[in-house]
Amino acid sequence: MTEQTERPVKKRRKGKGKTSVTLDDVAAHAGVSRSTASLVVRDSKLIPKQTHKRVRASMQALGYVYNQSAANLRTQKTRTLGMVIADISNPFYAVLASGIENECGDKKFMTIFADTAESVEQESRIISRLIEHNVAGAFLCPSGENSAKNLEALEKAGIPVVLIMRYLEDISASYVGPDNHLGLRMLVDHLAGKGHRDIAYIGGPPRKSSSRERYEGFLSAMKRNDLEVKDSNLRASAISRAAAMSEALELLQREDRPSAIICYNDVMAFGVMLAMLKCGLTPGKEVAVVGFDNIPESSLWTPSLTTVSIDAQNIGRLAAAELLARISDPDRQRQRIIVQPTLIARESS
Amino acid sequence: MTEQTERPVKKRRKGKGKTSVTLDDVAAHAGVSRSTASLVVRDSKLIPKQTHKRVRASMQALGYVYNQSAANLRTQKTRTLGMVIADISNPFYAVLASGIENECGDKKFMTIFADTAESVEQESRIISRLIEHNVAGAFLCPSGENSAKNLEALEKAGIPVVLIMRYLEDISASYVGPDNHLGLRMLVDHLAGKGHRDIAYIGGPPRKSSSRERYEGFLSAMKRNDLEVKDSNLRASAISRAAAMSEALELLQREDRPSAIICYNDVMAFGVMLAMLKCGLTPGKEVAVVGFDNIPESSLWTPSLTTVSIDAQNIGRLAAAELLARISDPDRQRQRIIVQPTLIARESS
DNA sequence: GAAGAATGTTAGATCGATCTAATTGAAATG
DNA sequence: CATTTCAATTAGATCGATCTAACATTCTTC
Repeated sequence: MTEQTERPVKKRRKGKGKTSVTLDDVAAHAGVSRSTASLVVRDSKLIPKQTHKRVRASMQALGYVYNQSAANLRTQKTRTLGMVIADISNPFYAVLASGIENECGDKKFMTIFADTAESVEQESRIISRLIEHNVAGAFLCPSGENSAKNLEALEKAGIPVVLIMRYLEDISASYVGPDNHLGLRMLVDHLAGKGHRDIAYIGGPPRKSSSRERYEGFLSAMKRNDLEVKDSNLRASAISRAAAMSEALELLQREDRPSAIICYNDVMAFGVMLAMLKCGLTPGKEVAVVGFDNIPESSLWTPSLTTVSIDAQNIGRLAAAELLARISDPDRQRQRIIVQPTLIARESS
Repeated sequence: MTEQTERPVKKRRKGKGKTSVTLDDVAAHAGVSRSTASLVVRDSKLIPKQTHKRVRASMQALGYVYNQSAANLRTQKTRTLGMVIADISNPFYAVLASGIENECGDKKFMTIFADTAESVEQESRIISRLIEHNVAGAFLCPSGENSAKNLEALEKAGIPVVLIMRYLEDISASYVGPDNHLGLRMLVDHLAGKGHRDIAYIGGPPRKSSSRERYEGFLSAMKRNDLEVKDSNLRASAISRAAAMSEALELLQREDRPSAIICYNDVMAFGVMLAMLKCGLTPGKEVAVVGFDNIPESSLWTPSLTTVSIDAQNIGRLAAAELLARISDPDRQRQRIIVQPTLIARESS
């Protein structure tokens, strides 16, 4: 049998000439094996810098582009994270995302954002897709209670998850969120310090963990300050200016109207302020109003709104750090990271 | 040589039992070939529904998870888009992103977001990474002039690009953005209609395409209305409240102060309003102020701000539609899609 | 009933990087 | 000098889906 020196001429694709340069091509050009070239792209210390330089030069010369897809298949890993958010258009999440980017960006991780539009089915569809994409980890801002199932799917697929802002009971994921309890204590203490004794609370929808925590925080802070909580001063409302406004109107039109109103968040506080204007009251004068979140508008209103600030950027950074840690050490204990809020005292109180 | 009936027993990985179920497993379970199973996952019409159902059942039974990475390698394609933004924390981009999600979400495309933090080097690093990831297409909100190079890299890699908001000359990418020219005409017409004759313009940084367009729009609209443009009434400023405020102070303290001021955008208009308050003037009374963008705050200020609204959500949707079209038809002509702004007349004018 | 079309299915090669285990040659050791 | 150790390199298998080209069957059609 004659050795036909059959060189398996690298098949150039199609007519287009649009072949991608592979590690094989680089290796041939540099006079090394593909294995060596592979070690070079990954900056392995097994390769002496002599060889390293030569191979890098070949890459440059040929216009080599690393093929992530191939690497992903082989290693059964990706350097991609998933971020599942209820509503991207909410500026809070935008800032959160920037915190995450900030922490992950340089670490060669890319982030896939997906919007569930507050729907659990949508969320589950997105999560299956993230699993198919084999993301290295995921941030999750749960849509509702039953997203527990979705979360399980992720964990079962071996994908570490960090919950943000909304906590889910009985779930073994990490969590990063604000200390709602403390936030409310700050507000109550602040108002009590200003001499307010008759404080009302307009809370958010009770199904959310943050609603519950803030509500409980309010009650316990009132108790600490030896202040009475009248049942008539406790209200729940949807998270919208309009809803809060109608709640506030009822409170304000009473004979014994409260001297201060704490709201679940800033948006609702704006509703309350509008209600006051309607009643001919000046927020911060006859009745104090305070909110929660410190969204950008809160400094712009007249009067400006006293509120509690939770640093979304910071939460994003912490969540990212935690997720990256879990990724590099899968056996790492799940953390529950609580971020301290800060009181921003302004004119409305 | 005895045939050892060596069945290459499917290698179950590691001790963990954490093997992934592959199409081979599904095929074996359903009693078909891998090829058939593959056609089934992709809902090919070549497969009769009888077989389809059986294979699907096997997938269900085995807990099969589609491996995107493998498909990506084989097909040399991904169903991933890249979105490169200068600053995610800007709420405008958040809304834009939600528009994009809205349009792409159901089409099985996922979007990778990346923040360039307004840096061109960062941008170029991100773009190489997107190319390595082999994204099917990309949205790009250019950081500056020299991002032209980055854009070329994408186009050279055969990745269709849609520019958003900021246009780059001499570049063959699609573009979606507002009609800045028309927007300014609307503002000028509006003010002229109210009887203003002495109108000042505080523009943005001249390097940006939108700055130039709005500036030119202003000039041409003034001409159309037969209004004189005083040089002293033309100013440029950085995009910040403070910068615009100091520009406005100079304008307002003049003997012949203008009766109306048009600002490059809303943020700067707020600065101008603050300057007026400082001078003891009421915006909308002695002097009118108008902005551009219609950011959420503009309805909240007192007085509320007259402005021109560009629908970010809509721009996102259009950009996504255009990108998807380019992806499915690479030879499609590049579009330049200009979105009509709308005038929002409020109290400040 | 033979030729052709249509339908359903499949074997085997393939995408491009990574990993394992092995090989080489040189240096170090006894 | 024989043996071990080490650094540098590499051949070949592998990840899991997709694609090409073919193979069986069954169904038409004249």
